[in-house]
Amino acid sequence: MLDVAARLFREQGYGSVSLRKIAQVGGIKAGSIYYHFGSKDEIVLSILDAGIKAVHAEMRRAVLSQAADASAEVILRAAITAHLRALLDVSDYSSANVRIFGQVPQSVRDANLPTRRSYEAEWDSLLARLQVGGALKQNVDVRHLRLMLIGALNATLEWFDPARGSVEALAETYADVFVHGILEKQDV
Amino acid sequence: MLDVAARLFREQGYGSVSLRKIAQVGGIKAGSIYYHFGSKDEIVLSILDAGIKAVHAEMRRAVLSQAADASAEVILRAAITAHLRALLDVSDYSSANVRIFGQVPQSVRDANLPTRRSYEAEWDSLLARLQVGGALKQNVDVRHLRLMLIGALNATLEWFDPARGSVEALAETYADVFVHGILEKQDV
DNA sequence: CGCCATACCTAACAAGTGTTAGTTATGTGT
DNA sequence: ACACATAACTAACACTTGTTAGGTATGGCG
Repeated sequence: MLDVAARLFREQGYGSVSLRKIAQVGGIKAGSIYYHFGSKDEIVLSILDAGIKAVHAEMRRAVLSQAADASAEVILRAAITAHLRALLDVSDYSSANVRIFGQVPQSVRDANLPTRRSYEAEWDSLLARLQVGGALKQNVDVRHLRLMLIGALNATLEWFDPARGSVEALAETYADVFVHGILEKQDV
Repeated sequence: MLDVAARLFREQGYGSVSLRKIAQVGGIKAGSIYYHFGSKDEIVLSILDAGIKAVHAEMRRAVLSQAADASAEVILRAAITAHLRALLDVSDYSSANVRIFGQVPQSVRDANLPTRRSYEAEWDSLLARLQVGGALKQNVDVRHLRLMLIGALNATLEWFDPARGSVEALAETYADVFVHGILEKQDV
C-alpha cells in the first residue's frame, strides 16, 4: 500500500494525490485505508522517512565499501553515484521525498527533519574527513558544499530521462564538474 | 493583486493557497477576483511567466553589461550572481516560479514551457559561446551543465537565509565550485 | 441630473477532500 | 462449530475548493 502511495506521490506530487486515488490504485476503497494508517499525514511521513533512509543507506554503503586507501575523488564519486542511483533508479520513496517534501504540511515536514538531518550529517562528516585529509580545498565551507551538492543532485529528478543516458554516466558528469570545475586551467 | 498572489505562492506553495486566501490578503472577496482574471490557472500562469522573464532579464542584463574583453570566468560569475539575485532578492515572481512549478496542473506547466525554454536557450548560447572561445572545457555537455547550474542555483531557495550571508557571497561560493572544482590540484 | 463602466460584494453551486462509525466478509485457532 | 482477529466495505460527516450569477456601490462624463 505504501508502495502504491509512494509511486503516486512521485509521479503526481502531493496535492493531486487523494486518499481515494491511492485506495483505488491499491485496489481497495478509501475508508479502508484507515485500518492500516491513522491519517494521511502518517502515510506521507512514513514515505518521507523511508525515502531518506533509502538514500542514506545507499550512500553510506557505497562509501564504506571503498578500499581503505581510496582517493578522495573515488570516494566522492561513489557517494554521488549512490545518491543519484537511489533517487533515479532504485527507490520510489526517495524520489517521492524529494518531489513532495516542499508540498506537505509544515507539521509533516518538521516530523521528517530528524531523519533528514541525520543524512545531512553523514555528508558533512564525509566532506569534513576529506577536508582534514587535505584533498578537499581548505577554503570551502562544508555546509554550503553539502547543500549545493544535494541540491544539484536532487534537481536531476525533474528532468532525468533514462532513455537519454544512464544514471552512472550522469553521476560521472556531475562528479567531473564538482571535482575539477568547468573552466580550462589557465597559465597564470 | 498578482503581487499578493506571487508572495503567497512563494511562501506557502501552490496547494495551500486558495483564491479565498489571495483575496483576503489582497483586501477583497474571493468572487471579485474573477473580475480581473478568468481562472486560477490564468493567475498562476501569469506569475510563472513573469517569474522567468524577471530572471531572464536580470541575467541577460548582467551578461551584456560586461566589458567586451571580460574573461569567461567574470561573465559566468555575473550570470550566476544575477540568477541568484533575482531568485533570492529581487522577485517574488521568480521565487514563486521555482517553488510552485512542480506543483501546478500539467496544462499550466505546458503553457509556461515556451518562456522557460527561452531562458534556457539564453544560458545555452552563453555557455556555447564560452566553449567555442576555448575557456569552457570542450568535453562538457552544454545542456547537462545548464541543467546542473540552474538546478543547483534554484535549490538555494529552499534554505537560503539572508541573515547567514549575502546573496553575492553565496554566488561567489557557488561560482568558485563550478569554475575551479572542490579538490586540491594534484601533481600527477 | 442620468448614463455607464469599473470594481466590488453576496450567495450559492457542484465537486472533491480527509475522516469516522457501523457493518460485513474471510479465514485461523481452539 | 464457535469465537475471533483481520481486512475490507458502505455511507455519511463537515469542510474547502474553484467558479458563477446577479446585485450594489462609486465616480467620471455628457
